[in-house]
Amino acid sequence: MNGPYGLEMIDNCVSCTLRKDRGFCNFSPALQAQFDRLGHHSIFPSGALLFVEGQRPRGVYVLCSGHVKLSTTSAQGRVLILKVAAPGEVLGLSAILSGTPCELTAETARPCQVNFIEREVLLEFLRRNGEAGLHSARALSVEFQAAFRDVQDIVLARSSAGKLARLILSWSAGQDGKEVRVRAAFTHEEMAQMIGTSRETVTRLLSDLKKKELIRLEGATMVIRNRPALEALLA
Amino acid sequence: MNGPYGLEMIDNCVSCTLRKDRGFCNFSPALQAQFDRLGHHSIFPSGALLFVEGQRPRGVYVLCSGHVKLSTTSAQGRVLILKVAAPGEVLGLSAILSGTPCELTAETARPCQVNFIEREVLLEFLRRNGEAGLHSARALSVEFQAAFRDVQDIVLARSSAGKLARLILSWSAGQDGKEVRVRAAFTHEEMAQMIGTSRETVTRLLSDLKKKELIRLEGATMVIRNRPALEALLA
DNA sequence: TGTTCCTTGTGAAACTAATCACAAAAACTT
DNA sequence: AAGTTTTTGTGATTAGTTTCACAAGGAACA
Repeated sequence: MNGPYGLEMIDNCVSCTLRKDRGFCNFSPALQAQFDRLGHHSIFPSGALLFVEGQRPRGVYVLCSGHVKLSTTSAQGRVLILKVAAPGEVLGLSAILSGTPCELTAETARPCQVNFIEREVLLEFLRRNGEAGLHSARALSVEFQAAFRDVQDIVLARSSAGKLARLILSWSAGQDGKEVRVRAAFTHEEMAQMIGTSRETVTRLLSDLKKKELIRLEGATMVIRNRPALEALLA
Repeated sequence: MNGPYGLEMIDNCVSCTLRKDRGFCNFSPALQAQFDRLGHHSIFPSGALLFVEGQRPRGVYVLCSGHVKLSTTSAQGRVLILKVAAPGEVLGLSAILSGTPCELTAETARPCQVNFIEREVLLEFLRRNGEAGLHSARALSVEFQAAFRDVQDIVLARSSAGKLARLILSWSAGQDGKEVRVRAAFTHEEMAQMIGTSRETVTRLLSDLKKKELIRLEGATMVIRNRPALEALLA
């Protein structure tokens, strides 16, 4: 079954395959059926804003497919992309739980399918089902820890070269072959916003890496040709 | 009643005054009595390690009094102090909930009283009491959001001067008078680790601020003489 | 099939902050 | 009170980045 933007529609959480890992939307069978009825599935085009920094959140979005950029903007307009959420993650949960405004802006990086659950509906569900509260605390922990690791890496790397190397390596996590290929659908500007440097620096560093044959570009795909050398840059 | 290190002992969560705000250890009256029996109160001297990055956590520490530095160390030995926890905060909760190793190191920055709750005891309590699960999810959210704001500010500030200004201003949050005084019991080295620069840079920046009469030192107390000018540095 | 917009590449100048290397000052020890 | 250790202050040098400015390449659109 196909929806708009060529996206495969997932309209049933029970049969969804993303749930296998320890994500938010993976409840015990008893709860899963209930949870399934809470939200509304919908599709967003690329570039849609799910929520904006400072706004009171209307609910949470469970990302079923696609990727979402989570960013903050400083008073002076500098943007920091904290992470790119992948399918299976919940967006906006912490703001809903703590009752505070959204601390991040969520923008779809490509067409996405999401399951939107309204604030009150979710909170009622959590209040009713004790297990679910603990469950969401766990999901929050996992996601925050991952986010922290990323930020930490960024702050601790001494040079921009190190930060960029980290970023690229983080994309290839899991894969192991000699030549690893990652679909890096990010502009230099976006990478700069992920590691907190200027766009020009990213351009220069990347062409450096190409010159030294650590990476290669094949269209929109980045190929890591020399992983050990990249890892050596982390210092 | 006085314990070691001249600390006032708090040995009863029910009568504890820290609970008024929305912290972890502030449960509904019904649960509070139960919660009170879970942990063991104890006192640590300055410089004690409550837990260390990478270790499996044995339990959580509710900080009753004192301050605790939460830091990570990079592979190359650079230290980043992510936050300094204040009384009322839980330490180590996210690692316990997600079942992962501690992502941070917790070191007492001065004599502290803590309420230690063992891993299994806490998890059992949370499983038994649905309300408590949701409650801890909320506490986690609040604390993570605060931590995020801090880190975000640090990464987004373009210059070290801006980062230091932010740090100092964050200490004076809440107070408003013309001259605000903050007990800044941190060494330059520690401040450097909080904002991710070198110790020398902090020394130089601080003496700059003194020269320009934005701040003044009275022993270990820092007096903010010109808050608007400090805020102007954030750019 | 231009036209326009967005992205990438690159040079030069100005600036920031890191690093190394000591000296001075302060805080603890004994 | 003298000695030790930790913290702070400062100069000189150097590496790394930002910023501005502009050109060239690509993609999107009418």
